[in-house]
Amino acid sequence: MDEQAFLAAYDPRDYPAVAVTVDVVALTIRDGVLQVLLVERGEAPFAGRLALPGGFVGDETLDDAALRELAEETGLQPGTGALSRVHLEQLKTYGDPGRDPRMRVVSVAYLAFAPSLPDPRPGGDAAGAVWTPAATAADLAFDHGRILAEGLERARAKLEYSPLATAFVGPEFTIAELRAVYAAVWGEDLHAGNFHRKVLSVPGFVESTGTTTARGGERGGPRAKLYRAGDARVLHPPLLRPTTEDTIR
Amino acid sequence: MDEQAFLAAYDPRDYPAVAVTVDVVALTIRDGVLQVLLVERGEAPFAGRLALPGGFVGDETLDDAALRELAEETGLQPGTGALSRVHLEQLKTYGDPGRDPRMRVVSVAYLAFAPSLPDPRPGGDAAGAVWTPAATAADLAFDHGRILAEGLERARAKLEYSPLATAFVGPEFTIAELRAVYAAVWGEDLHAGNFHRKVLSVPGFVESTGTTTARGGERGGPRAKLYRAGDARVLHPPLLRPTTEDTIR
DNA sequence: GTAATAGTGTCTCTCAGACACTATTCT
DNA sequence: AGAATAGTGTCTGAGAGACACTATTAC
Repeated sequence: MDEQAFLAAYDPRDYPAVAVTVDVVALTIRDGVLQVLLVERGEAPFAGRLALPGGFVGDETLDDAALRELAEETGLQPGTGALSRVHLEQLKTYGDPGRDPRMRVVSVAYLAFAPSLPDPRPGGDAAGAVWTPAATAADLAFDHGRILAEGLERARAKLEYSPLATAFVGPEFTIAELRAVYAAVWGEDLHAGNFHRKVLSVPGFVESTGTTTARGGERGGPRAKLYRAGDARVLHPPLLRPTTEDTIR
Repeated sequence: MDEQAFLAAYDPRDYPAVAVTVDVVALTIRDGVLQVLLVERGEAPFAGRLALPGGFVGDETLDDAALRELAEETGLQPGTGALSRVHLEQLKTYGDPGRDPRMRVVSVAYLAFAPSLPDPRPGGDAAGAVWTPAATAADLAFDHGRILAEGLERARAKLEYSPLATAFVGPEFTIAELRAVYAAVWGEDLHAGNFHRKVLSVPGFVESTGTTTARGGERGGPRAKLYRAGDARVLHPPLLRPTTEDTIR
């Protein structure tokens, strides 16, 4: 049987119905706090509960589907403006039978790192979407609580060996802003002086713009130099988290 | 509409047909070489070409489906004997439209680390399966070449910060055997003395059995002490690869 | 002036890597 | 005996973290 004959005889209906969705763990930092985008479900199941934004995959790549969902729920134009700087990567796929009571749903979860985005417009499609502090998000629909937890852990780990912290800030940023990203994601303050020296010592992490902020900090201090993201894809050597000895085993 | 009414009105047929499969990048070390399990496809599309073992997901978790496929293709009993020591983890999900010419297929790829397994029996179900050096595997069906490449890179990275090298060796092993794993996966020889000291200095990586091998090496040398895997889930500090400065950017 | 912050200097401790060396075992 | 390997000792350089210090700016 050649390939054409095979295709003609092939009936997709022979296979059990499975739905494929994408869910997005979209993270940003607002007011110095790590926040995640959640939507309030209007329909059963889990009507009224908070959930990760997501939906069915259409005739598109999985990456495109995730980006589309993110655009829909934030009410922003995909690929332009604030959304063009979003870092999007696949997290993990969740497909336990029974995770959705309606039918077998296999969900490809994505992790998104975004600079501070505007609040979803109350009037738009994204009416039900809200940014919520990640630490206090609880009682999510489906298995989204677990997905969020694994997304957060991935985010924390990624900051160590990748330059993705820059995805949380604007195109130009100060070292202090970058440090605030690490502090928010890791939930720990970092020593300002050592952090400063370390960031500048990693090749390709940041590059100087030659300019400084227009004014100093709100409560004093000199003007800070501005940097933009460098061309490194991995940090070498990495910025390791303060050791959490007990989480090793 | 409450949840029960919703379920009753719900028709899976309303959604476009998508098939979900698992594909497994099963790695082992045989004769000091990193090898991957491949199957020869008997049917179109890509008849006669080599592919990763895999198949449709049934009424089971994704992890169970991957383990089942691995068991089927190796001809071994799942969960017993050699297969019980296999490390299995999700790699990434591939779902580009057109990656399978028959229909939309979303494939959840898994990565498996196995100690040296017996050759698949020529007479069994796994007739078409062969262990092939990973470096020379080429011209795979579908997008399996890309999946294999990403699996290999994940495996190389995992050895740095996880104790999974022990999944490639037997329950008791010498430091030299462990070093051979690293050398095979990274494709680089490692300094015996430094490797030895480093492995023993990482808490929880290996623990001594108090015994030694029955005899020395094939070409001389003292008897080596035997170790088993420790209880660490991450290596801290990690065993870093010899720096590959050019792959950073 | 006072407080806060940006950025740099310095010291110590740890660890990776290079190299050397001894002890043990096989052929 | 000769060769190969297991395991340890030692030195050096790089880097992380603690601490101190200066310079600059807001209020």
